[in-house]
Amino acid sequence: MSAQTGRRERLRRATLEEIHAAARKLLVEQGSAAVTINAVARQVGMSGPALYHYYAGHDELIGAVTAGFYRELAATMEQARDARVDAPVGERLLAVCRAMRTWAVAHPAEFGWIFASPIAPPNRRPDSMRYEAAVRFEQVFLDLVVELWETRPFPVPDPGSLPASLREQLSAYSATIEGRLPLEAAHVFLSCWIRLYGLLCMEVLHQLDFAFTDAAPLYEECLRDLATALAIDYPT
Amino acid sequence: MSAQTGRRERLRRATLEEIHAAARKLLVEQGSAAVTINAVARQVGMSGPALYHYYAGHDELIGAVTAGFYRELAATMEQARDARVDAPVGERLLAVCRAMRTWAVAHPAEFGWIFASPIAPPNRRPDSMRYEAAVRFEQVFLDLVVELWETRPFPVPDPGSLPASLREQLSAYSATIEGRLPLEAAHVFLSCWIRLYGLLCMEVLHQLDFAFTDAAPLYEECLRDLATALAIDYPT
DNA sequence: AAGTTTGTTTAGAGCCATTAAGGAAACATA
DNA sequence: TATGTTTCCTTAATGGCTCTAAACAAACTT
Repeated sequence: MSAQTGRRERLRRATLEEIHAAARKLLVEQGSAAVTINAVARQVGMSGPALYHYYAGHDELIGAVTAGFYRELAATMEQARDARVDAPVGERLLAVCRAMRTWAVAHPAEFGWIFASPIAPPNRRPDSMRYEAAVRFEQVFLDLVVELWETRPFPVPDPGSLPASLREQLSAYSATIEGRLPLEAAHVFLSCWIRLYGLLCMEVLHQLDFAFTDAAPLYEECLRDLATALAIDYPT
Repeated sequence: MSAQTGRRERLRRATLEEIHAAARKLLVEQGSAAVTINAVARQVGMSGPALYHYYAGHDELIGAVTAGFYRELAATMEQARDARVDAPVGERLLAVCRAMRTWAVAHPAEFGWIFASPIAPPNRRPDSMRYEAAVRFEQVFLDLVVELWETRPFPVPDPGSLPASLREQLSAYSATIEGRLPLEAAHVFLSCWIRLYGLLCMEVLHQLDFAFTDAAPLYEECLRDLATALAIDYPT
């Protein structure tokens, strides 16, 4: 447990980082399919099966790397938020949204894995590192919207006007976030999130190429709508 | 060229259909990764390399199958449209939107390939069958919106209020659809399309699972917004 | 000093994609 | 009808991939 174990630990960590870096390099330079256990091992200077001492298999490796991307994105967003600790919530929220797109556009391959991992659906188990990382990522947004809700509540629909099925789901979600937002506010939050994140995914996954070469103004427009929905200032 | 060649042609077509069916079966039952040339060939009763007489390689096979999915989806939507030839445009438009979701939800694996093919980005070449099929798919929407625009124009933003970059892109798009929609109308059309299609993609690709178990009410709500934006009746 | 854990290697089974070489049937034509 | 061509298919073979097994050495523990 002392210096000696610490050394091993340190070495292991270093190797893990090397592995992640190699996998990322392969992903960025040669695409998803190039990220094979063998290729990564070769890149690191190990021979094939050695990698199984770090990850149980191909899927786990990819899951871990993807989780790393999530963490990097979340960190970038947190940084954008913390760079303006004293600014009004609305301003921080917009900064975080912009930081998200900036990262995604700068790292399309990585963002592609975040949105649609090349591995099978059983990947969605709520126990995986990946799931955890995704939660942290969404958390950044949620926290800001909660803060906004508590300090400067935004307009919400009458819960009675929502279909029963939607109300039930929102109520369940409100519970999973420990009631930090009541269901009406959760609805507004989720609607905004879906529009923004959905737009970004479409852009990065080339679903807008048929009409747009640069989706930046679309994103800004979406942010303006979001600002309106959340009753925050959108500097003109 | 007569009956004899016709026979060969017929056989070839039948084999192609068998191949597509086998690939689809593998996709649906065992996921993307199970759709390999060998597995498909085995399923059809041929041995491996025989398939190269039908497709130049794995990518081309997957591209062709994906194009088939696009065609099926487009046909479903066209059918929904034509089932109500005499109904007002708005009603037909809503029917088409609902038919799109119904198909996507019933065939999530297939829709997954439509949105994010498991093959490399060079897949996006505008010459591929896939691209062509995608165009036809979007066309169904576009046609209806054009009809709506010509018979009962919806409100549009002042072009002067749009950022220059956006205006240029919209103008280019307006040109690619042969000016059937002026750029302001194209903007409204594309915004609606992005919201609706984006929401559907997020649902089918499990990006909403963290909060929703059934996205149907969200979709309906989106349709209501869309109806508002396009100034069509949304039956209450 | 002996035993255990950890990191690694090679060997190998069983997939997969793809190419090459060859055979047999269907078709076209002389 | 006989001959040549096209089409469809097979087997063989190469090389890559995942993953398991067996073996070995170094590092750590006691």
